[in-house]
Amino acid sequence: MVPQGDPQSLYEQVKTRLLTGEFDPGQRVRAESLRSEYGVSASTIREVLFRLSTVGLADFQEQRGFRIPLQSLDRQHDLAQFRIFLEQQGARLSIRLGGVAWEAQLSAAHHKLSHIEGQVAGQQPDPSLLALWTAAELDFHRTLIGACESDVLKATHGMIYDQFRQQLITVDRKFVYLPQNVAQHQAILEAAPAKDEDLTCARIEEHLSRHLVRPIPERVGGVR
Amino acid sequence: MVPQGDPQSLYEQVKTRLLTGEFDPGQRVRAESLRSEYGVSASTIREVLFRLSTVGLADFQEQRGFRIPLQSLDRQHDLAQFRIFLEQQGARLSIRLGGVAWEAQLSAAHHKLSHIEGQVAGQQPDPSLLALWTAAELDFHRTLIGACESDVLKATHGMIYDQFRQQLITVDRKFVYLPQNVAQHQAILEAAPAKDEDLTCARIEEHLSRHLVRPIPERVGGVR
DNA sequence: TTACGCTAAAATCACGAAATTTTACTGGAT
DNA sequence: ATCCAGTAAAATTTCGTGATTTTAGCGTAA
Repeated sequence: MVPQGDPQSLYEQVKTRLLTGEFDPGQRVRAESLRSEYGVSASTIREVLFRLSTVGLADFQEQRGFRIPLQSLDRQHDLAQFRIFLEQQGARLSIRLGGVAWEAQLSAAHHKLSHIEGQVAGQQPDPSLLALWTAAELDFHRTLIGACESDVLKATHGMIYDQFRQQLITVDRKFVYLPQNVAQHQAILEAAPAKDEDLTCARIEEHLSRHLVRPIPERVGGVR
Repeated sequence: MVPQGDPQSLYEQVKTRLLTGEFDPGQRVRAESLRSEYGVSASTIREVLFRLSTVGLADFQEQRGFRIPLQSLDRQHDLAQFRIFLEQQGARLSIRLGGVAWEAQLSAAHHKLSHIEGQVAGQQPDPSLLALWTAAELDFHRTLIGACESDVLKATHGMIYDQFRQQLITVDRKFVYLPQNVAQHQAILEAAPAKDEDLTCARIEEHLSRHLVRPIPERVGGVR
């Protein structure tokens, strides 16, 4: 069925399906179904699911197959908080290390994003347009930390971002688009090239904090 | 040969070998060799190596198998810097959230560690003692971030710690023990329960900064 | 009606082997 | 002596199958 010449593609295809909310949280992802659907062997599909489970997009249990990770507020909170940390640190380093080229890239990424956000504006999201928006949003956040010169940080951010997205999708069936995002992205775009680290970090937290269940704990004994 | 009832064990066994410096950096890890050595099938060993590659302990290339990640100062620097960031953030949160129980655990972990460090002291490290020290050191650093209440942060730290360790081992054939570590661990133990976040973070950076190739970039425009 | 146990269907898991690709080796030519 | 091509060996990757385990369905008894 699917040309087997590109196993990377099979991985990406299944990954996309796990991220699209096709399966409910906790629901079994049957290797056998996918196997016959894609016309590949058991080993192949099993391998793909295994790889996806090690990056946190599927849960694996011995002899009981694969499942979509359970939806939980704790996990959503945890992922959101960690993503805030990563993007704040990545943005700080990018501000320190990034030059004009980075500022230009960020501006360009935001331009594309805001263009799409303009189209999405009022109406209920057309699925293909929503996919475009999703990609543009990811690109903007990736560019934000893009000049940090840490491959490890970027790779970790990629993993967390995917898990975070999966959590949200399983919660409300689609990667939520909210109008206030427009202003928040704009605010970040203004703070970063101005090289105001603290303001940028504050706006990153502001942008993502609606996914937090409780506020991030304050310093003990107040700010000194 | 190996009882197949425990694939987790096979994973751990291979992982240990990748972390022990048995293979040189960049060297191929032949699935076929391991397959015949452990007497398991190709799929099984392939699965294990895939899992190890997604946690960064092996590199995978299509049709070209698995290799030990290349040793490079850039990668070492990157891992060290990210590990500093993770432990600082984890320690900050632990200081804010941890109670007496956490302080007691940290004290206990340090006690065990310093006991072993006392034995290692002068002599060239006996391999089994070095293994004990390695485990105790990991336990201390894990406890340091143990009260942060973020499973994601802890899991990420575990991954980075392993990759970091692998980098060091492949450099000089063993996980280096240095006498100055004793004083640095002591210093961290004193700062953390005193709930001095900044001092704790400074001492974490001090402890790990010898693995940095260059200093972590300062804020642009100086501290405000 | 509900709960329990038995049976049948289905799925997972590991193996062995075929097919494809890469790697190593040898021989010859410049 | 070096470089290149052609061939042989080895390793990777996929597939199909059988054994084991889980899951679902059904009938019976309380």
